[in-house]
Amino acid sequence: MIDRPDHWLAPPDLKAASVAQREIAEAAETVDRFGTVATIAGVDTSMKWRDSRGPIHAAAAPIAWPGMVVLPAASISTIPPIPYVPGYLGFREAPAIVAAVERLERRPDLLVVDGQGRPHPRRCGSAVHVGVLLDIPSIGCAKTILCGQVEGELGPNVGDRAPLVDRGERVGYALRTRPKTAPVYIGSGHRVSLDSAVDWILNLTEGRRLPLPIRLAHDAANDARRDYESARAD
DNA sequence: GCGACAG
DNA sequence: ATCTTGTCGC
Repeated sequence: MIDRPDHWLAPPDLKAASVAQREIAEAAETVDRFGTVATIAGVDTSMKWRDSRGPIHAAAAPIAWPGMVVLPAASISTIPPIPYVPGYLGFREAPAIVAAVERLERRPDLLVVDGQGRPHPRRCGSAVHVGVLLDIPSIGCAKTILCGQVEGELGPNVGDRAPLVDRGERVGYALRTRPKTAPVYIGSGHRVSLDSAVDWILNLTEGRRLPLPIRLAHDAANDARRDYESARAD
């Protein structure tokens, strides 16, 4: 596997985290670079209400490609290194997500992350962070914006898109994946170009707002939380 | 200083 | 992210 410097996983403070994020962003590639895609995994986390210091439950939910046959998911429950801080989500959830992905029977060829990719203040959204740590191609698919603004008007039809621009740079797209529904925000994570990231998401959506792998990962993460909370009669 | 702020 | 029920629309 690749080098995973300690400060990429658990930096001592937010200042150091910012420096680490610039390193990670620099290590990320924004061109397509993958061979045969046999499995695609969605990743997501779940946690208890208002318990930012409690355990987080991460899940990786793979599907076969092509065909989108659902494969067995993997999950893990751990205490995150830091609480949630806007702009630093990767440090909070990436370690758990990495562990969940490594529990899969097969190493995925593509990851779909519930969160931002390049549309991040330091171009290091959770999708970039996870993709670089695992050195697996990744795409960020977020439900709301962290930074930047949508340029122009977003059309009403599935597949319509409008650039997401931050400080003069096109970092992603607002993408309509379902009619009369709020768009999702797509960004490159690692080793996937922005245009193909959008294509992948549209091919994984099936008339729903979110791509199938993310829906499966969301469910699997919630299952892990339910199991964790019931397996202890506190 | 003020407002904004993925999951 | 999280708590929570019904209700409206395709």
